[in-house]
Amino acid sequence: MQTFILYMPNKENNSNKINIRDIAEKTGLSISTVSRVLNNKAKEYRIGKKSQEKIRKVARELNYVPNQFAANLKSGKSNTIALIVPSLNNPFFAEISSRINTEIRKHGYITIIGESDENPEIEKKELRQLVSRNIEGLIIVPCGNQWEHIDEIHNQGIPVVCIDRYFIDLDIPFVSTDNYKGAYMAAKYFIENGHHNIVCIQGVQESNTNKLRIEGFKEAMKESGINDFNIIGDNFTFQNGYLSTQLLLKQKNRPTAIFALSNTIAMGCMKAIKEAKLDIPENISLITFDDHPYLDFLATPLSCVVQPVEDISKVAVELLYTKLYDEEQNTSKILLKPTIKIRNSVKRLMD
Amino acid sequence: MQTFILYMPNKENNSNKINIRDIAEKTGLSISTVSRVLNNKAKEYRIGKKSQEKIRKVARELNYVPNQFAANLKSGKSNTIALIVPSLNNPFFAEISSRINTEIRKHGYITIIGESDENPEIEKKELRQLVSRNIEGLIIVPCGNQWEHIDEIHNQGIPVVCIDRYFIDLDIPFVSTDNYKGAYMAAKYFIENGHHNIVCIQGVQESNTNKLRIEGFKEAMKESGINDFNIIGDNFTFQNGYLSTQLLLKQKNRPTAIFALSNTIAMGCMKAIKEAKLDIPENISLITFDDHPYLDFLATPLSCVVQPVEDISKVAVELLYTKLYDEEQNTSKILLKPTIKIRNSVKRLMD
DNA sequence: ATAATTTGCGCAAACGTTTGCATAATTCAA
DNA sequence: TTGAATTATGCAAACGTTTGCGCAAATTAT
Repeated sequence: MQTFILYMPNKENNSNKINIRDIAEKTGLSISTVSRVLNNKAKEYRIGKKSQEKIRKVARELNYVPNQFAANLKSGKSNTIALIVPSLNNPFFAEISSRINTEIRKHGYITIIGESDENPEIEKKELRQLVSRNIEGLIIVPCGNQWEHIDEIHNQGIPVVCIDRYFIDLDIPFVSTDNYKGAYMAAKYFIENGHHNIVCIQGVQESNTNKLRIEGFKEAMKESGINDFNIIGDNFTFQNGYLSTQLLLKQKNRPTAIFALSNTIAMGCMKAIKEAKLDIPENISLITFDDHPYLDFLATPLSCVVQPVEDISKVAVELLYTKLYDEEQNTSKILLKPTIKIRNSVKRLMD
Repeated sequence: MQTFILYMPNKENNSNKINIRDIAEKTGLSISTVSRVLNNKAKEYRIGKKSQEKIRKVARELNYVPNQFAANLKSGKSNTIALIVPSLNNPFFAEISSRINTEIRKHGYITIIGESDENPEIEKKELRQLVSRNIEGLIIVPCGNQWEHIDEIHNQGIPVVCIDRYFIDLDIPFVSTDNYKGAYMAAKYFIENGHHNIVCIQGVQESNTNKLRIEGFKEAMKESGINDFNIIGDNFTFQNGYLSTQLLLKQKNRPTAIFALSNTIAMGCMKAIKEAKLDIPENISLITFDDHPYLDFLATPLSCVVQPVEDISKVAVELLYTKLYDEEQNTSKILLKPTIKIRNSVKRLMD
C-alpha cells in the first residue's frame, strides 16, 4: 500500500503569529541571536552590527510581537503588577487607579486591576487569580481586616504596598493620607467658626481610615473642651448619610455642623437637609472628606478635606519599585499631609 | 582529580512555588493525570475517583496555584480580555470599566484595562503591549479616527467590540447609545418648553458620537422650523464649556438655553453662569449629556440625557462572548435607547 | 608562526503546562 | 481461555522564549 505524504501548502501561514524562529530563518541567524538582539542584549553578547540591523529590519517587516507568555515562563518575569481597589465606580479609587496605571506603564510594566467590591472573599479570589499570573508586585486597598492572604503574598517575596487603608502592625509598607490630621483639621475649623454642637457621620467602623478620622475628630473636640459631640452612622454610603441626617434633624437639640466622612455620605446629608427645607450653611454647616470637582457646583459649594491623591499614587509606585529593583527590605510607612479646602458650607457663628 | 558533587539542601524549598510535578510526586501519579484532574477533565479521561480525590487533596494542602503562563503557552488560551478606554478618571468610562471588569470575571476571564488618554499614539502602543499578551478579545472605546490598528486585531481573528464610539463603515461590531436620538430628545424638550434661541456646546468634532449628537440636535431644530441655532465649542473639557459660555453670555442676543454635550462641558457652563451672577433655570436653561448622582445636588439639579451604561457594558461582553465561543461572524451593530431625566434646569417659557 | 585574546554566534536545556497516543490492568463476552 | 472492550494512567512532544556554555573565526600579541 502506497502512502502519500501531504504537504501543508504555505505552512508559515498556518498560524499568522510571527515568532522568533521565523525571524531566525529569514535572517539566517539563530534564534538565540535574534532573541538577544530583540531584548537589547546585543552589546552584552557582542552581536555584530549588521546582524543586529538585519534582525531588527526583518522583525519590523514581519510585524513581530513577542509572546510574553513564553518569555515569562522562561525568565520568571511577568512584567505585571496587580492593583486591587474596592471599586472603580468610586471616583477616589478611579483616580488612584488611573494614575497608578499610567505610572506603572512608564516602567514597562502592565497593571491588572481587580475590584473587591468591599468584599473580603472576592478580594481573596482576585488575589488567587492574580498570583497565578505571576504578578511581580501588588498594590492594594485592602477591604476588611483580614490580612493573612495579603501577608502571604508578601512572604512569598512579592513586593506589596497598601494604599489608603493599611495594617499598622504588619511590616507591609503603605502610603496613605494622615487621616487623623485631616479629621482634626476639619473639626478645628468648625470650632474656630464657633460651632460646639458637631456631629460626625462615619463609615465602616472597622476600617482603619475611619478609626483614625474618628480619633482625630475626638482629639480636636477634647482639646477644645467639647465633650458633648456625637458620632453616628456605620457605612460609607448615600443611604447612611441620608438616614443619619434625617435622625439628626429630628432631634430637639439640632447640631449646627455635620462632618461627613465621605462624599457619598455627604450627598445623603444634603438630600435630607434639602428635604427638610433647610439650608447649608445657613441652618446647618457641612464638611466632607475627599474633594471632587463637582463640589464647586453644588447648591452650596462644599468645604472638604482633600487627600493628595496624585502623591499617594506616585509614592505607592515608587515604593513598589524600590522593593522590586533594590530588593531592600523597605517597609516604609508613609502618611501624607491632607489639606483643607474652604468653600462655602460652614457658617461663622458668633454668639 | 576528585570531584565532589554538592547536593542542594532541601531542594524543594528552592523556589516556594508549587507546581504540577510536585503534586505528581506526592501522589505517586503522573503529571498528566494531575493536569487532567485539576482541569476538570477527569471524566473525559476516565481518571479513577480515588486518584482524583488524592490529587485534589494534595493540591489544596500545598496551596497549588497553576502557572497561567505555562498553561497559555501550551494551550494558546490566555483567558485575557483587553479593555481600552480614554481615561478611568472620567466617571462614564470608570463605570463602564467597572461593569465590564466584573462581568468578564464571571466568565473566568480577566481584564487588562488600558488608557489611551484620548491619544491615538498611546492607544496604538497599548494595543501592541496587549497583543503580546495574547489577548483573546478586545473591547475598546476608540479615540480618534484611526481604525487601522484596530482592524488589524480584528483581522487576526481576535474578537473586537467597540463601545460608545465606533466606525460605522467597518464590520467590527459595536454597542453604543443612540446619540442622535438622545440629542434629538433634549432639543425637542427645550422646544416643547418654549425655547427658540438654543445653543449647543459640542466636544471633539471628529468624534462620531459628537457628530451624531449634533445631527440629532439639528434635526430637531429643523423639524420645528428653527433655523437660527448655534453650535460652538471643540472639546469635551471644562475649559471649553467655561469659555464658550462666557462668550455666549456676552452676546447681545443671549440664548435662553444651552445644550452641553458632556458633564465636563456643563460644569464649565455653570461656572461661567454663576460668575455672571445669572441663575439656572431662571435666566438660562441647561441640559447635559450623561447622568451622574451629583447632578441631583447641584445648585440647580441638572436635567440630562442618560445613556444605558449598564446595558452597554452587558451587551458588549455578550457580543464578545458570542464571537469568542460561537465563532459566528457576528457583526452586530447595536444602538441602545437613551432616556431623558428631567430635573430642574429648564425653564418653561410662555410667550 | 604560534599563542592568547577578542569577537560573533549557535546548541540545547530549561520554564510549567497540555494533550495525542500509547500501554497496562481489569472486566466482559463467547 | 482467549480476544475484545473498557477503564485508568503514563510518555513525551510540543508551546515560544531565555541563557549558560562553548566553539570557531578574526584579531592581536609575542
